[in-house]
Parts: sequence; C-alpha cells; structure tokens
Amino acid sequence: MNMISGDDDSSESGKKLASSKYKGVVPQPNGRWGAQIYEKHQRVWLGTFIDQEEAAQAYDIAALRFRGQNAITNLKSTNDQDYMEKLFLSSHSKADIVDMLRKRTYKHELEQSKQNYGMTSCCNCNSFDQEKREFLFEKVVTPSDVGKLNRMVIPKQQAEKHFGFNVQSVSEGVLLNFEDQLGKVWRFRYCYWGSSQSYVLTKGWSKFVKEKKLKAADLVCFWRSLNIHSKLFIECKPASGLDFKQNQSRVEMLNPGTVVRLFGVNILEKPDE
DNA sequence: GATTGTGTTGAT
DNA sequence: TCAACACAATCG
Repeated sequence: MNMISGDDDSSESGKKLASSKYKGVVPQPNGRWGAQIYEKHQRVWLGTFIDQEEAAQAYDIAALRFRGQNAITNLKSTNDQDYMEKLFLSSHSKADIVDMLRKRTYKHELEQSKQNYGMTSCCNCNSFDQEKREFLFEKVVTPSDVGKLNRMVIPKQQAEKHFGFNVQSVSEGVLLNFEDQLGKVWRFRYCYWGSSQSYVLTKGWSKFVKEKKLKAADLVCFWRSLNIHSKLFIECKPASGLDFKQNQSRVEMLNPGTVVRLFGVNILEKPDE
C-alpha cells in the first residue's frame, strides 16, 4: 500500500491540506473535497463533496462531456458508460452537465431520460446539435430488417420521395452516409432489388443493427440537413415494450404530417389547416 | 461562524 | 492544464 496523503485526516492543527489521489479533486479547509475541471485556462467548479470518490465521479462525468470518450478519468471507465449515458451527455450542453453536478441531480436526470427515452415518437427527440434538419420519415423495423437478411427495406414511397435516384444508379446501388446521434457516420449501400421490387439498405446495415442493438419494433428515423442537402441523419429508438404492430400504429398516430426540425426544435406541420 | 467557490500563482 | 493556497463571498 502506498501512503497517499488524501487518505490522511487533513484537519489537524490547520496545517497543510492533504491532497487528493484523484484528478480534478482538491481539498477544502473543512475536510471536504472540491471537484474542478479546466477549460480554456479557466477553472470550472463542479461542487464540493463529502468524500473524494464523489468528487472524483463528478470530475469524471465532466471530463467525458468536456473532453470526450478518450478523457482520462478517475473511476469511470469508458466501457461502463452505456449508450444512453453517452447520448445523455452529448445531448446536453457543458453548462447543463456542470449545473447538474453542482446541484447533484445528474444521476436523477440521467435515469429520468433513460425512462423517457422511447416513450415518445422520434419527432420529440432532444436535439443533439444545432443543425437545422428536415424530418424525412421513420420506420418501425420488422423482424426481417434486424434478422439474418442483412438488409432493411425502405418503404417504396419513402425511398422514391427522399432518396430518389435514377433507376440505373439505384439498381447498381449507391453508397449513402448517415450521421447518428453521436456524430458517428454510417455508410450503407442503397439499392433497388428488382426481384422483390423493393428499395433496401444492404452493406453496412447489419453492423448498424448490431451496434445499436436494434430489435424488431424499434424505430429508425431519417433526417436530412437543411444546410447541406446531401447530408443525412439516422436515429433509432427502442420500442418501449410495444410489439411491432402496436408500435407501428402508435407511430402512424403520432406522425400525421411533416415534421421540420429547427435548432433542435421539431415543428409539426399539419397537412392542411 | 461555517462552508463554498474564486483569485492567483507556480509546476508540469 | 493542473493543484495549492489564501481568502472573499455566500449560506444558514
């Protein structure tokens, strides 16, 4: 065992404060521990905590938000950070995360967002960035979309409306890039299968299914950047306990019109009014 | 009065 | 970028 000063009691006779073994954790005169992170030569205070570990955890969360997945952390490994937490972090500003840490509401808000996730249609997602987007369509994926066929069928009407290439290029197949909530770009082959008269995403699709743990009845949503017409987005949402048919009818009810996303806010345009 | 969080500085 | 230290600001 190494003698780490932070394990000592620091309060005796007002001498030097024992430093912490954790990064971003500083001692306080009253024996508590402060957490802080630096950005652009400025300290960002994350709060004071009774024990070092709590402070270290606060630093870790801030580090992941401020410095990304490769951040050096104290206790939290990137592996035990689940998909939802990554999503949660990336969908909140640094200031929001700091605020939650200082108010000690981070865990609660994370749990809350996990519970809410999938409760509403995709057009109500939190914003992941400030880019203006147009909602294209969403599909409740079928068992075959996530099965061994390694392809997803794009409903014909949607395919022709939104990914409308000329017949020749589609039959040969084209590569389309889609950016997900985390900013990761997925490349899929998009082509038309004459045999089944359907438009499909093929190459790259199974990897997406695997990584997103996509299951039948989950939702996959497609968006297009309003700034750069060729830029496409893909998002997926769990089915929240509904089966394929239930989820499909729920989506139809929730999406009667066209949705436009502006600065992270989705505006539902009713067909006519 | 107790505690938190900032100003500042020097090291890495 | 980071922690140490001093102490002003704020809280209860």
